[in-house]
Amino acid sequence: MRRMTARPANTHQARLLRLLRDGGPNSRAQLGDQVDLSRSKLAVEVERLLETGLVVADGLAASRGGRRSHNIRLAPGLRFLGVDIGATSVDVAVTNAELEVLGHINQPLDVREGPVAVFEQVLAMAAKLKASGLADGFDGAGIGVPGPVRFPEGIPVAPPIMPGWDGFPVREALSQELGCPVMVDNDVNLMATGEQHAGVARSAGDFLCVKIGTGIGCGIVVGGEVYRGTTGSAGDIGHIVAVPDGRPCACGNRGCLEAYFSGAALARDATEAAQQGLSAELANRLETNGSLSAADVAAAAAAGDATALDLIREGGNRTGQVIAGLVSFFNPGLVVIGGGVTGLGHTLLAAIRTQVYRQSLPLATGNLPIVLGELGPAAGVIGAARLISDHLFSPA
Amino acid sequence: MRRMTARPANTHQARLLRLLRDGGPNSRAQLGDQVDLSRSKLAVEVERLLETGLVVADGLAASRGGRRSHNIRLAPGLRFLGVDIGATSVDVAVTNAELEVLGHINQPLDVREGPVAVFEQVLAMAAKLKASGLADGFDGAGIGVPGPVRFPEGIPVAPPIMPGWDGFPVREALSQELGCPVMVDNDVNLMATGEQHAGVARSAGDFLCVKIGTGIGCGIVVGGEVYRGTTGSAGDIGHIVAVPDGRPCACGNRGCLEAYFSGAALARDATEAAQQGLSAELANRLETNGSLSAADVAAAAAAGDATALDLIREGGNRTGQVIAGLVSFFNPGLVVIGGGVTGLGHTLLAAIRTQVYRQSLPLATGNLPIVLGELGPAAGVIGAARLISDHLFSPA
DNA sequence: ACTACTTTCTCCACTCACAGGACAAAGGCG
DNA sequence: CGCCTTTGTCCTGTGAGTGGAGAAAGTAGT
Repeated sequence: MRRMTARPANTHQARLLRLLRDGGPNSRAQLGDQVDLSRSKLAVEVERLLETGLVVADGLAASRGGRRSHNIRLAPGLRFLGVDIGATSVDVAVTNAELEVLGHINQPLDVREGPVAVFEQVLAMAAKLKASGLADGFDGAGIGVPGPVRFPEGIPVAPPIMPGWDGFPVREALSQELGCPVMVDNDVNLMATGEQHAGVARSAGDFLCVKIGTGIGCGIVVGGEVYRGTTGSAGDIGHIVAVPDGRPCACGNRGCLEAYFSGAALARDATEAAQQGLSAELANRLETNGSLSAADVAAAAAAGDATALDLIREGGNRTGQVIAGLVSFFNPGLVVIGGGVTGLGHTLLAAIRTQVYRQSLPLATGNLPIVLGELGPAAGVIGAARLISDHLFSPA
Repeated sequence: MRRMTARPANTHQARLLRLLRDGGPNSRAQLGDQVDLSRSKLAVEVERLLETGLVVADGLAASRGGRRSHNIRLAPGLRFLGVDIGATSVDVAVTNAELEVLGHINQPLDVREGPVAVFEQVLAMAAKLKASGLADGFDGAGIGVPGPVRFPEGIPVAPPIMPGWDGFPVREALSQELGCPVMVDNDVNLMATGEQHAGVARSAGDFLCVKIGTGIGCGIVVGGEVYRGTTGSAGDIGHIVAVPDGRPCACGNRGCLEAYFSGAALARDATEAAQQGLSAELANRLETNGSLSAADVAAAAAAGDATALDLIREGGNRTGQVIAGLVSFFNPGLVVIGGGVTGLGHTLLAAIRTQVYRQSLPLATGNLPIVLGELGPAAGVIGAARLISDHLFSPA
């Protein structure tokens, strides 16, 4: 199949492509209702899009009381690659032009092995998806990395948990390897983008998306656009001080949020509790697996283990305190909680909600939903596909 | 003089008006260099603006080696009213179309007396400025109030320190009284706008403006635009928890930043210290004035009083800790400190800087200036004038 | 004073985006 | 079978905008 070569020639075409992406197939008339263009102008732009091959007309829709309309849809062969690189695992997925996930692979990974090794693995996973017949090539790829990114160039800058990536030209290198356009962003921003596109944040303009995985980060969306900050490190809330002069943190300061709660901190605290004999449930699991993870704590909590529940509650309280501050500051319309620890579920959510509703201003919390993300591990890859499609569906 | 009646008919005209406002008189050729329009089109739009009376051509500029150019400038009779209502005082100023302050009055005031009493005073001050010959009427007015505002309607919502204002239609009422268009915003946002227009933040895209007066607030600017949040309460950082389970605060929670530092907290702590005999300097001033204010603490600190300096340092440390968190979260390109306590000067600034540079991530602080505002009490009124001029200089 | 060159501004013809109406195509319904 | 509705196409008029020619008004050199 021929790959996507053309780009929309103007903002009208870009607008139409995004409508077709987000709303699925549409007739010219339906498109006309959404774009404030005359039917004649619209027909011209659709015609040009048909000529480029970016969209196709396939078949007639059912009549709605008059002449049947032609279905216009994005080229069915378009394929986007979504890659979400985490600290300890990687997700790779293929989507169609409507950003529906056609195939999704997750594999363990150590991001510290550096970009070369990681990309080898990612390319192998992409090849596997291709081999399974889901795609015969990619029209674009979005990449999420667990650290700050200089966005326009797609280059990680001073990423704490992946020092070997500092300055590595991810965008350029992967574009070469894959032979298609590539965009790179922080993994937390992509999760926010994913939940905005297809998850709980669909109708939200200003919202926060807190991702609690190995570390803690926060995606910030202002007026529907991801806010990345001056140097690309916005949302890096893991090292906000939760307890002045509190526990020492790996970063050198004391009392950072991540020293109290994150996937890593939770595993550590659970191990400690198990070794001190505070929880038979956790001790059992430690014995069996050799180590504990956030998932073990979630399982123990589900089984009613008091220690596990306490750990989750305490972590949720700390996190909630920090989020409460952010809510006062940012006054979002929605807060989404996601990431690896979503498995901790409503115990965690309840603790966070309690703190936020108690500490933030009534005006800011009055109508503020605090909810779990609904896409799980798909959020990142959908966000990645959305990122590259936004890029490709804008005027060249 | 005839008041401004027309509004720009399109974005080009709006753009030209703003260029003339921010850059002063310009020739058609100079304007052409800035707007990416052909000279012919530009001449047409300028001609239309001349017809409306929004701009005038007055005289010829010196030759730069060729034909002398005609100076185009905003109508010299345009006058904006800037009003900055604080908790305990009010600033009213008149500006010309270039937002230069022509006259400025400050008077004490108790905002809790409610909108009717306050507006009576404000209107009297405006009349005084008119009587002094600086204006014979106003083409627009910007109003700053110390609380959250539903921005489009210009109505305060649930303002903690001015409960009598809740739901009062400030914009509509003042528009009636003044007979000109009015825009209303939070005082902190207007300070940020003022420093952005004519102060230290002139070239900043994303920045924070922390105003420490009777309370503490923070103006948030994203991409050159003030961010107000979902319900207009963004930047309300006074009740972020600085010390978990710390001092009780008037809001009912414990450990709020404002319980530790603000004009009011500083005055209270200084009074306490004076009564406990910790500082002869402060005790003296308490004796003389009957009460202490932030200005007294500033004076004592300037005189070398150790207790006063300690109070400032401790407050700066608390504030700095909170700002450090905001810097990690928001990753601004600049932090401006302003408000009534700017008189505490570099002792305060040094404490804040120390905390932020120590606690925030290197990537976020690496090139982050933290500076005092340079406009002082003029920031608010200039911001107010800028607010209404932005409104009037946009297509109707 | 005269010429050559520069800058500023105006005028005019041409292009292009776009709207809006007329009209054709294709269906449903009584 | 006529009438109405919906969809899509064609065509013409309008107004925005460009770009070039040239007029206006100056400086600098000879």
